[in-house]
Amino acid sequence: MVSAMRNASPGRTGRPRSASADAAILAATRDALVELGWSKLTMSDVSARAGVAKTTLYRRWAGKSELVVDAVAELFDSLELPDRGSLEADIEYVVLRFAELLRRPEARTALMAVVSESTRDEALRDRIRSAIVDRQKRLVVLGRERAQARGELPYEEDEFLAGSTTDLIFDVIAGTVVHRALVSSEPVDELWVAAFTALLMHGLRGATAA
Amino acid sequence: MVSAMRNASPGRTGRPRSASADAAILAATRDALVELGWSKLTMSDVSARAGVAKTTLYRRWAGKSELVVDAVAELFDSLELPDRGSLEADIEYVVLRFAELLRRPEARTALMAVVSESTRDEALRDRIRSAIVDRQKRLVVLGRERAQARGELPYEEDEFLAGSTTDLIFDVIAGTVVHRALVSSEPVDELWVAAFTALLMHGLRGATAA
Amino acid sequence: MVSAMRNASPGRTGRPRSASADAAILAATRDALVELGWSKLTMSDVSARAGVAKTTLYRRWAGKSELVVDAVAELFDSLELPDRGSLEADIEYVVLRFAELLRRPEARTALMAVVSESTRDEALRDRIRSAIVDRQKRLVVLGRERAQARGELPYEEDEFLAGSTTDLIFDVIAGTVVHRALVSSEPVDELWVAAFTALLMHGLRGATAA
Amino acid sequence: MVSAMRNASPGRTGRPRSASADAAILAATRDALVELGWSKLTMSDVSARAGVAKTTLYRRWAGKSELVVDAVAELFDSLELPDRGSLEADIEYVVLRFAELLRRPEARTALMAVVSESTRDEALRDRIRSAIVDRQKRLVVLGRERAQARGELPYEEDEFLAGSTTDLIFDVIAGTVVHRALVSSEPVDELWVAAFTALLMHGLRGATAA
DNA sequence: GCATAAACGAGACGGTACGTCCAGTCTTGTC
DNA sequence: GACAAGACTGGACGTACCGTCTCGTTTATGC
Repeated sequence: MVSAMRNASPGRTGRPRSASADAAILAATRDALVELGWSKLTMSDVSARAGVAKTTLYRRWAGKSELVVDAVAELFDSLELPDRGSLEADIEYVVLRFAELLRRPEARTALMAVVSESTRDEALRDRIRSAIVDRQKRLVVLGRERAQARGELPYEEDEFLAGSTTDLIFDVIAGTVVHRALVSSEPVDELWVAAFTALLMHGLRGATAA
Repeated sequence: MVSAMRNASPGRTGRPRSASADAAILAATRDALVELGWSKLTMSDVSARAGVAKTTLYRRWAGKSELVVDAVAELFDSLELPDRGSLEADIEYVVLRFAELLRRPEARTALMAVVSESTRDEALRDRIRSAIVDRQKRLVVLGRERAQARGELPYEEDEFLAGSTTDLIFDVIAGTVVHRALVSSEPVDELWVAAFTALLMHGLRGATAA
Repeated sequence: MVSAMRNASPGRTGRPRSASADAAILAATRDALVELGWSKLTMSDVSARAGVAKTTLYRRWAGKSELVVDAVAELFDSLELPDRGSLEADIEYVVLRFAELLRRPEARTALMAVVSESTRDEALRDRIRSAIVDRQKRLVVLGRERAQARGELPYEEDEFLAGSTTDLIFDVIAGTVVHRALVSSEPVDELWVAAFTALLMHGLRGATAA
Repeated sequence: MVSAMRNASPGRTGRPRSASADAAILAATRDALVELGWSKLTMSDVSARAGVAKTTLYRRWAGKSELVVDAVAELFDSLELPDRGSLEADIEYVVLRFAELLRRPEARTALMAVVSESTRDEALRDRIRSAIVDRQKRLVVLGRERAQARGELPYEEDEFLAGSTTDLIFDVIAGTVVHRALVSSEPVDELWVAAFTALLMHGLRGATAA
């Protein structure tokens, strides 16, 4: 649970927070995002859908942005990286799954909106990083380890360099796919994925060889 | 001027639209974006800053999103690609200039916000594509032509393939830099740019060799 | 019109305030008072009944209290004092009419409520005085002049003394009737009015004789 | 104690109600009335001031109005009527004491507010009558008995008539003073009290003579 | 040069959502 | 079973913008 620590022992007295409310609110938020999009989503509407009072929302989240980050973070957690046999296949698989996720209206509209809001809000930026960015880097790390085990990529001794490379690859993959899908508004189909993966594979092999 | 045709001869009689108002409004919009960010920018505020009535805004733009697209599109037009002697140097240069642009608060906040809005608005998506995306692809085309002239890259006979590659490179560069800067919230410094450019160069050489 | 000066020439530009809205709002306020009473009357409800936006209410009145004072002030203006032939008959008549007015739920609930609010609000106190108290003193002044013309009461030379007496009689009549009707919650019937008038007549004759 | 019977033997098991809580709550209510006035007084605030949970308040009073009636009733009980030697002096004394009481903010704001609320609430009307009105009539009865003993007023054989007269005098005195102080917002000073008492004395003498 | 007609500023309009506050109830664990 | 604590539903608050509208005023052109 993304926001687990928010519920942890706020003291000991008083009525405890409803455990079921959190899940209902996040689900309602995703539903509302699908139907209304970010800009027409309202806290009132979410509270009504979740069968919860508006005060309950504000008691748990500071505002629309924070709520939506948590709501969509769960979506991104659904991404998996099964072993497809080769690094190339692994990359193609995860890019397609990610593109699929970005076709979901709640993900499309929410992701860019919260990033936009975060440009003026340090706390929100941290929340995005911890709830979304850092959590999904696991896919890059996992893919890399598998490729190293297969002998497709060399082991990197320098820990800092390894981290930098992980970050770079993550930004290249996630950024390129998001830009293709949301900014350029072009389809992320198998043809394009193959071309992108080829470019990336050459880049990786060339860079690690050097 | 992005919206030039909107002013063209609407008939013959009546008071013509103020030519100076457009520029004043777009400048006021950028100022307001810097100070307030996207979500707190209001049409009333822009009209007040521009010394113009609210009706005048709505007579020329359908809403906040359309106005902001035009306002920031001008920013992106300022990107240039002087010849730095090699493809590698050209890429490093443009990436650094682009990152610089993304450090400007009006660009940061506006770009992601209008992309988010565009997920539910076909017309806005088209406007972004024509006012921003397509206009900046010129940089990729120019860089490629120079590299081909230098012999760094082969000529591509197939026109469709050439277009696809241009699009791909554009998404990789723009997407990766935006993701690094705005989503991951990490600095786009010379070290990172060198690593990214190296990856991209290897990718390009490998892909075009195949 | 109680609030006439509020509408007077606020400048010259801009859309003028709707003239009909004022009347509709005051009527809606009285309706809501009848149905809901003071404490359950809400600005939202009034705006809905009047077919007017909430902002329009707040543009014209500072709050519930101010609105209600204006709304009920019109009720009190309906009190008249026809010549019943003698001071005694005039007093009995106006007391019965006043009691009748206080049986109307909008008057009962509103009068005491705004007086209560006014205990912490100098501006509201002034508004009550100018919109209700001072306007109804006319009845006392008129009754007194008629009684003097009939020879039932002597002319008072001293202007200050005349004013003081007017105020005193007004407070005695209005206060006693209000207290009987709203605090003691006893009926103001003909029997009681006769007894009260007798007391007051003796008081007046005795006091003016001295 | 106004609400004494509410605490009597609620059964036999369980923790008994705190005896000190009642007094603390009523005192806290009066404090809050002084600081905040009726409309801004909240049950939460009272409970916090009294160091008591909100549930404890609701266990003992049905709502704000009931609580406030009990809280201010105690104030009115403080009125006394020492023998000043003559009916006139007794009246002047009690009127001045009453006016003094009405200068206290908790009395001013609460009295009118609960009366206003009572216009739509039969039970509250009864509570006001029994807790405030009927208890203070004792002053009129006592003053009358003393005046009769002194020979200033005749004995009234008819018991019903005596009651009516008590009620009338009570409404005249209380109503006039309240109206002067709270509605007309004019000072109840010695000059005014003398004029009012003179009027009342003439009224009483004339009426009882007839 | 005078009428026509559109664009202009000002600001009121009906709506809608905001985030806060309070009412009154309910659910804990403690006394 | 009363108590302190505090989360709960529900709903009004007063504010802020939205995008539209209605004014009176200004500024081009075309007769």
